[in-house]
Amino acid sequence: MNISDAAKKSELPVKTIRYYADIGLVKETGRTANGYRTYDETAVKRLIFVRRSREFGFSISQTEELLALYSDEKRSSAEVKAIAQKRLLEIETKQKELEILRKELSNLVQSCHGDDRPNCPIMDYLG
Amino acid sequence: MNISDAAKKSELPVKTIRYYADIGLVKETGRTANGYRTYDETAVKRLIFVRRSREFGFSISQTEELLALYSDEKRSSAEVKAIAQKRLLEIETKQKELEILRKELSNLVQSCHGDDRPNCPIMDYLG
DNA sequence: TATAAAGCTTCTAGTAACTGGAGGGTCAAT
DNA sequence: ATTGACCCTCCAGTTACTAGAAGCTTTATA
Repeated sequence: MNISDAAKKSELPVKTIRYYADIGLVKETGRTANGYRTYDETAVKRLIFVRRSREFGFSISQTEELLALYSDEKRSSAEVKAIAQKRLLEIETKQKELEILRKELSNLVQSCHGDDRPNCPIMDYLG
Repeated sequence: MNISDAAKKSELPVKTIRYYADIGLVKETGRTANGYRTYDETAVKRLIFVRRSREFGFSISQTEELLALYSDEKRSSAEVKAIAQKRLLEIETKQKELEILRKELSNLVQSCHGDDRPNCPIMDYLG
């Protein structure tokens, strides 16, 4: 199938699929005589895998590792788990950061009158 | 004072201060005869303001707006509050996204044995 | 006074992961 | 024959810096 069919099946933009081919993440299966990329079902599966991995926020580099394990029959689930745990930690770290910010900003927003006068605790805090 | 003194006082890297000058966010107060940037206390205050704003995750563009209001005596606190509320919403939206991801990934990680065998629910989910 | 270290300048390029657009070839249908 | 929908490559832009090169000036030391 050509790239737009692969795009439909994988639910990825054509541009993104070309980009993944460029960086070597998921290469096209082949090319037609006129230079059009072709993809088979296996390649589409890899594209779907990449989309899901990216949706979880795994970086391209992490996705590359996962993809390698995906097609490695001799993989250990421990390797997969380690990568996932790393990502989980990233998420939790980010959540903590955001929660600190949210609390502080929420307090400031609540204490700001939000009227026509210039006086404002948000500005006091920043300045 | 020169740029490295401004950097110390504002707790920003020299490179970042130059960058802010380049994009017109916080311009240097002047230049010495040999072309060195100079900063006065007012400029340093603006740099500190920018640092705090960025620490809250306000974008450069939002920071620009806040900075304009900072030196606007006729500002209304409503304008400031609106920008802060927008940022607060961004934070909350991100938090919700992360929480969904965290739950899902956490479940997968917990259900993965993490041993020498290849079988792995994380891979099952992605593939 | 010579010199070396530190500090300043500008300019370019790289980071992450795409996305948009230009310019141009190809293919299917009317 | 032509229109519209594909496909291709290459370049630039996005965010907010950061690193490094090449080359001044200033300051401190021997």
